[in-house]
Amino acid sequence: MRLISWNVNGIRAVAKKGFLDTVKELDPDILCIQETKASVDQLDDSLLNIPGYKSYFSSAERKGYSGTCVYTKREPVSVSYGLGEDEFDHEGRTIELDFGDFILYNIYFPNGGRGPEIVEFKLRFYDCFLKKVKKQMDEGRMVLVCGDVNTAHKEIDLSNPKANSKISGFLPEERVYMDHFAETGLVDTFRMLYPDVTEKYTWWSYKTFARDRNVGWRIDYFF
DNA sequence: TCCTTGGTTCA
DNA sequence: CGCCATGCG
DNA sequence: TGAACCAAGGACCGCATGGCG
Repeated sequence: MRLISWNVNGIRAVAKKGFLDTVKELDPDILCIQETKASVDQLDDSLLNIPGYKSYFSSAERKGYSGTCVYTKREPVSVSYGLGEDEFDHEGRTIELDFGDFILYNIYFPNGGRGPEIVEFKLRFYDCFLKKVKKQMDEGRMVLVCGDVNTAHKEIDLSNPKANSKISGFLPEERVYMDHFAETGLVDTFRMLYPDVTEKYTWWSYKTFARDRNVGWRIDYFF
C-alpha cells in the first residue's frame, strides 16, 4: 500500500501546475495533503472528485489559511475532523480516518515562527494529540501518522542546527516533543530505515536559493 | 539564510 | 479589473 | 592590534486575501 504526505502550499496553485497529473503518476493508495489554503466551495470538481478516490476536506475558518485533505482509494470506516479539543479545531489541521485495521492521521501541526505564544500553542497541540494517540494505542489500535510536524528532531535533521537552535522549528522545548512522539510509540520511519543518512530534507527556506543548494530541514514525517 | 554591524575575548 | 499592501509561512 | 567568535537585525519569495480606484 502506497501512502503519500504532501504539503502543497495552496492546492489551487498546484492545481495549475500539474497536481492531478502528478497524483496520477504517483498513484498513491492514500494521499494526505496539508496547507490546502481553500474551502470546499472554492474548489472545482476536478479537485473535489479525483477518479478512483474518496476525498475528505477540512478547512480553516480563516480564508486562505491552513487546511488539509485526504484522497483515498480504500474507503474508511469513519472519518473525524480535529482533535476533539476546541482550541485546536478551528483551522482544519487534523483529519483522522479509521480503516478498521488501522487509524491514519493527516495533520498540519502549527508553525511557531510568528512568536512565543504561537510556540506555546504548538506545544499544547502536540500534547493534546499525543494524549489522544496514547489512549488509542492503549486500546490496542494501530496508529499511523503523517504530515507537517514543523519541528526537526535532531541535529542530523537540518543543515544548520547550531545557527537555528533559537529558531522555532528546532527549539529545545519543541524537540522534546519529538522525543515524546517516540516514547508514545510513534516511530519516525525514515530515520528507522536510514539511521545515518544526512542531507535529506522536506522543507527549504525561500531565501537565497536554499533549495537549489539543499540547505533545508526535515520537518515532515511518517510515523 | 546570509550578510552586516557591533561587541567581546584573548593571543 | 489591475495594482499594491498585508498576513502567513 | 587583529583574528575569531558570538548576537541581533534586515532583505528575501510565493500563495492568498482585501482595499482602493
